[in-house]
Amino acid sequence: MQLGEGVEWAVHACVLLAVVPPDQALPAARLAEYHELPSAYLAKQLQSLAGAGIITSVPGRRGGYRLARPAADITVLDVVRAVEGSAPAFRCSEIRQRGPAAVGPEHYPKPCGVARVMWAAEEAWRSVLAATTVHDLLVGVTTDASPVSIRRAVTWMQEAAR
Amino acid sequence: MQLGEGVEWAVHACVLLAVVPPDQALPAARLAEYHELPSAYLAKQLQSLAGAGIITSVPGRRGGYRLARPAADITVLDVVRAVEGSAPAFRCSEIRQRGPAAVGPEHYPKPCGVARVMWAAEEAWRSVLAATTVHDLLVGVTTDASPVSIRRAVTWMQEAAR
DNA sequence: GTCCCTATACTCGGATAGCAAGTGTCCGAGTATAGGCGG
DNA sequence: CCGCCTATACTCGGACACTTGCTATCCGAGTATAGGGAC
Repeated sequence: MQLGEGVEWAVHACVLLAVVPPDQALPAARLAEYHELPSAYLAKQLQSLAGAGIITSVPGRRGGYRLARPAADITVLDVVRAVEGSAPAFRCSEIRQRGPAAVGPEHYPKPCGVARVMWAAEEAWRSVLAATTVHDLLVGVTTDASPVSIRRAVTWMQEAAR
Repeated sequence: MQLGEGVEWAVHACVLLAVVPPDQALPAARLAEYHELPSAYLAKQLQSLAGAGIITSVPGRRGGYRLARPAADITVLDVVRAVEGSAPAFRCSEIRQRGPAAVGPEHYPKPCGVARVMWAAEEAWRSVLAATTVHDLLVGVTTDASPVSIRRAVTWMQEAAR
């Protein structure tokens, strides 16, 4: 099991977008530049986020991306599901209904016990991700990061808005 | 994010092995036959289980596989980690340490906040999987399955042991 | 000085290659068994 | 009748192709802006 690399990028991008003034927009190229990421591929993740309604794209010359709603209303789960898809990680193929011991489908009223455990685990996973918002992450970054790094970030952002 | 198909097979195989008498062994071909699975590929998963010490392989003519320890001591997490690997699903590439706002590595004492959330979610996922054992699954199957299906399974197992 | 028009440059969006990991399969090494042989 | 030896057949184990999905990239469509010109 392995999450795509783009998940990390998308979450960080949302955190960075959370500090952009609401009347501005940050182009994808600037976002990629801030994290030293390949801009062409990051654009793919941003498109997924825009399609999910998490960020909105502003076309035109001074365009770019901005958050579609307050950062406190965007959970990490929202971002992960937008990028990675909302399909469950465990796919039950109902192999218990095959083979020499199989009987008619009407004899399996409850889902497979294996699948129930797997899905419960995924539910717990989602629950933790849904408990943290982009705003929470932003607060954590501002308290953890060194003052020098924050100053550089502010300077860079003023440059980018120019 | 997607789990491999083999996880489902491996768990079901362990449940089936849990009902094999301790002085016998079930060949991989029989296991595959019971679930109508490609035997050659199932063998791969069984080898992973054997390598992790969950099941033991008995070579020779009347050989096969059997559980290495009581079913109550084998958690679903054990099986999943054996087949899927124990690497974390989320890989943090520390992109916060790159870009124009980056400072020296000594200024990042705590792990990245994004990674902390992701790892906490995975920990919750593992916790649920570790709370269920193969024995629990076997009990669930025997109570849920229809009597007809159980009778057929017993008959088939007697045939296989012949 | 103000308004409008046009050309521009910059933005996103989807369509397009490359690659790694998962999926599926095969044949060879090793061993307990079954049968035959000798005592 | 009993023990030993050999040949066998069956088992696992690792090495080998193929396919799907992730990774990475590009160029075209669309739009707000900036500048220039007319009034």
